[in-house]
Amino acid sequence: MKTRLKSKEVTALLREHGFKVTPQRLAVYDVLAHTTAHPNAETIYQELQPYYPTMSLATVYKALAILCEVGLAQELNLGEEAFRYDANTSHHPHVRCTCCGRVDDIMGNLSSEAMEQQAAVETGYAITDHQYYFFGICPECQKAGKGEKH
Amino acid sequence: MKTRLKSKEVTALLREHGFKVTPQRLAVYDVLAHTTAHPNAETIYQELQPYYPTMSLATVYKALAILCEVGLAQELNLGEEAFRYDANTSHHPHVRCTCCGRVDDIMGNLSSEAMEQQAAVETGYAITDHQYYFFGICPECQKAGKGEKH
DNA sequence: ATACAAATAGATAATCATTATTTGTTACCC
DNA sequence: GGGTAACAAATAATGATTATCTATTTGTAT
Repeated sequence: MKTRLKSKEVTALLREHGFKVTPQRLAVYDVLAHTTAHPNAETIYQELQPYYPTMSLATVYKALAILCEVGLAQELNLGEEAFRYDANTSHHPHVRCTCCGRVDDIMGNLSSEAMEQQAAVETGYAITDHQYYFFGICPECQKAGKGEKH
Repeated sequence: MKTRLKSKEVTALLREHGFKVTPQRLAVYDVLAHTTAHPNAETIYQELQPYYPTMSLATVYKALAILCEVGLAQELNLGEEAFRYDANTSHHPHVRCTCCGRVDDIMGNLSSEAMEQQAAVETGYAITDHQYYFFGICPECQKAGKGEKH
């Protein structure tokens, strides 16, 4: 797992890539590193508002872009209106509840290497990356007997 | 394969779902059914311009939404700025060339049932759907020795 | 064939996530 | 500590998609 790096390590990584270290960037990373809720930019912005009331949404976006560039975060696209972000940069699948919209990780091994290999053989592509997304009803929504919403 | 239904079958499906059959909707389906390029709304619009010069982009969007609703097309989200559409409504993975941006199908069996099952066990979700996307360099771009672009 | 009611197409404006721009401020190498 | 390049904040711009509004077209019953 690559989550929750110490501030020192984050600082070092940013400097390595020629970016300056700012409180805003550390704060955005901190939010990401302490949640598994895969928030989007707006949510991160809301969460930081009480502590950084002058920070603008654009700054959150720029911080996220930089965190992704230096390998401290990844951008998730689950077919929603907005991107989500994840401080766990390993290539794991995600599950999205079609009822409440929450997104969870799948950290177990789904033999993705074999799938990449088969995809390569079938298409002739040199596969460099993949995204596997699952959709379904989360345990809480099943318990609540709720139907499909999102 | 569910591609290239005859116009009669498309007509029937639309009526079954309470939609009226219009030349515009048939034309949009026709474009989708005769390509494997997974075009987006704008591309479909451009393609139809010569034949339907008065059709607006909004009409293309509405036609695509209806085609998806009646099961004649599916919406693809490959992390690009716009959605792509596919008249092959089976749940197959796609490969996107990170060099030229083209998107191809993977129709072979990647044992997705097993993966869905494992995801269900690990997360407790009732899995209802999934999207697997691969990214890589397509054969043509490999041949051309082109680097990563998109 | 004709007419009528409901749905649609086209034109255009609105929306909303994200990105660019501008300008004053801050981090950090010296 | 000072100078400079990078930055944050505010704001405008962008671009895909959706909503609105009205004239037209479709499906159907005469």
